[in-house]
Amino acid sequence: MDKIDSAKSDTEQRILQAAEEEFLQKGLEGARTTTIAERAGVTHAMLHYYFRTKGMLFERIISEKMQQVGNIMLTVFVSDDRPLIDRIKLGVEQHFDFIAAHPDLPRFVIQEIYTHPERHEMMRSQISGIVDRLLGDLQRQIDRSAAAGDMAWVDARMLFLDIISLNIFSFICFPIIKPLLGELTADEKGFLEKRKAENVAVIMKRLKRTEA
Amino acid sequence: MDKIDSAKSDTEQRILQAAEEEFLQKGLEGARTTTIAERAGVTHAMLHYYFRTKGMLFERIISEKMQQVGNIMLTVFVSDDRPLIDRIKLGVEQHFDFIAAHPDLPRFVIQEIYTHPERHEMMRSQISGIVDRLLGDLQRQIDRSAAAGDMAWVDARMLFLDIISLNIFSFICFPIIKPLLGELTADEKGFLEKRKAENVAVIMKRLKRTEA
DNA sequence: CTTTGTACTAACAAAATTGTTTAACCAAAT
DNA sequence: ATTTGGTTAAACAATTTTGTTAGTACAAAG
Repeated sequence: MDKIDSAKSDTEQRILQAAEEEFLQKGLEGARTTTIAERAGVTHAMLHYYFRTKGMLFERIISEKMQQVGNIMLTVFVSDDRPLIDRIKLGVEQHFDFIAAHPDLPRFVIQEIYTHPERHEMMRSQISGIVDRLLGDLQRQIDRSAAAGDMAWVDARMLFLDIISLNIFSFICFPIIKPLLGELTADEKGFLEKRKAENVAVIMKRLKRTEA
Repeated sequence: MDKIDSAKSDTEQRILQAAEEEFLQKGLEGARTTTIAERAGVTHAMLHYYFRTKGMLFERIISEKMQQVGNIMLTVFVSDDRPLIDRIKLGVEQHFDFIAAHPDLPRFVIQEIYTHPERHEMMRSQISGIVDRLLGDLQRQIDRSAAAGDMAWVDARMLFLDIISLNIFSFICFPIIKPLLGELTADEKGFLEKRKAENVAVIMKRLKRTEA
């Protein structure tokens, strides 16, 4: 009653913000609580006061991010009444935009799951069900469209992998390719537009039925 | 003259081996020198005796791995006298196989470059030249083949990104997708074969010229 | 047989990092 | 005014992790 939830004690918010940046950049063990505190402009005792331990602070961040990634993966699918091909195209574009808005989320989550596999079982079982259902639906729709001769048949799971690979990987390896493709990547905004178009083109061609 | 290079003092080798595993798994800051020593079956003083500091040991590993990744990226290109399309297809397959043989190399290098961008300038300038030349060659060949009506025109750099995205990302996110696609990924060997075929199919369709 | 240098161990020291405590401050409620 | 409780700073303590040192063993060279 007496707690002002809307402000959430500024300090707490600033620590969370700084922690997010620091953890995304350097990972759990690379991040330093003192650095997070500095970045937030508070003493590092404050960090422990609010979040007890580094580990607990990390939990706060990672679980939020995990959910975001769950959402990102599912953005591939849109439910709508347009033709399947159009919906897939839209899904690819939306998925790309979503990731462009959170460019280093995938790397962070991948790294975390790789280094601490044991944690995150619950997460997996949660999204596992959703993904199962969505992939099942998609496959049935593909089967129908392919049978009607509107597109080539494809394993929905492979298509799913194609899409997330194309959309995510450019961002993951951007620090590496940027200097290699200087000219192309110099105008970052322009590059992203071109890249999105290329990904859509690749997927659309993948779904084109082969002429007899 | 008096040093037996062939054996390289077993201990030293074992430390290097253990360090590679530990660093690949946990990254520079996640790895513990004591753990590396244990894993190698030596006292941890030995680690410092041979490699002075954790940082120097890490250098040894990372620079070796960076070169490997340079090679991996270049495997896309084969120089040969067959038609361009065939060469690209072969390149995709070889690239896939190369990565399948070093499945967690890309993630490691990407993470390292992301968290410590300042180091590795020299690396970049080195491979930058090679990539430039190869992409230039490839583009000219594509221009020719496309003009001759043998394939669709495509920006060589985008094609390059398509290929490495498809080939690498499956491995990077394997820990995540494995439980999601249980049935498909259960037989790991079979999955890899299917995935390679899918990647080749995607790229081949990408290069197919669109009917008028 | 002594010297010399490398490989090695165990204990120790130093540094870095996380976590705690004490006490002060301030606003609101009693 | 006084108490109460959340917030803060500064100093300190504990732990973890890295790095060093002093000394032993042993093999090869002189």
